[in-house]
Amino acid sequence: MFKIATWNVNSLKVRLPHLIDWVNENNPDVFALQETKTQDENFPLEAIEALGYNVVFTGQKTFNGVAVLSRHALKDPIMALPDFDDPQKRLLAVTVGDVRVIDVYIPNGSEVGSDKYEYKLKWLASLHAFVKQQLTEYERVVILGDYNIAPEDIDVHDPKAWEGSVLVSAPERKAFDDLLDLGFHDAFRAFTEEQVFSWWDYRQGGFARNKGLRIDHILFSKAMTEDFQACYVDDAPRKLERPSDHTPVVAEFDINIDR
DNA sequence: ATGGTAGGTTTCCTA
Repeated sequence: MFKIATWNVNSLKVRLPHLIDWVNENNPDVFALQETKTQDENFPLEAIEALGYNVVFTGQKTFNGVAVLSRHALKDPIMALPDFDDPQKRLLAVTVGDVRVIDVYIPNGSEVGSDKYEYKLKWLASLHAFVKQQLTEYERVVILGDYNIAPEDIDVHDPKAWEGSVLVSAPERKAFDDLLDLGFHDAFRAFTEEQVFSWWDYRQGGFARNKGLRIDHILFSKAMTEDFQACYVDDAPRKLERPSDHTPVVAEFDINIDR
């Protein structure tokens, strides 16, 4: 079994105790993190290695930052989109066994029509080109992380209130669909038609009222279709004291990684 | 109804 998970931790420093507990309980083969908000020199390398994981990371001060933990060897890391000059640390691609893992922290976009929204759409276009290129080198590809896109209305607690706004707007959803059209499945939707969220606003009791969105996703390439077993959201970490606003999403595959 | 909460190192910015 090959278990791969993603979690926007919203500060690795603050969430490290939750992360350690979750890893010990769930034992993922690969764990992709976003919003580490940690400069590389401050990365808690010893704590992660003590859990029995290899890790690659690319971070910056205050914002963004991604990391991939793996029980297996990590090969051929790429720390940024190759054709997009971006000071923001939002992408990490690495190979585990014969699976190419692409950890993404897709820009939030702030507000439809804003500069940040334009940046988000350009970033997504660059991601599309990168993934297309990676598919020429790797058959098994997983793209996982915080997409900041709710793909369909079922992924939104109140679609009418959210209609047209950032995270659900048509251009963002088209960019998501364009990724699928390269030959990917949305693991959660391949597994269930349930309405389940992966993020709840800290404000106004978003989690308690289940006013959330499904914006954290695991996409797998068609070459992995026969291997796919399950996908689920684990909301247990969202119930803890001082939680991240996101909670882990997990996918399981019938794949053996040699080392 | 443009609020609210959280994290960073800030006196606001981002989400």
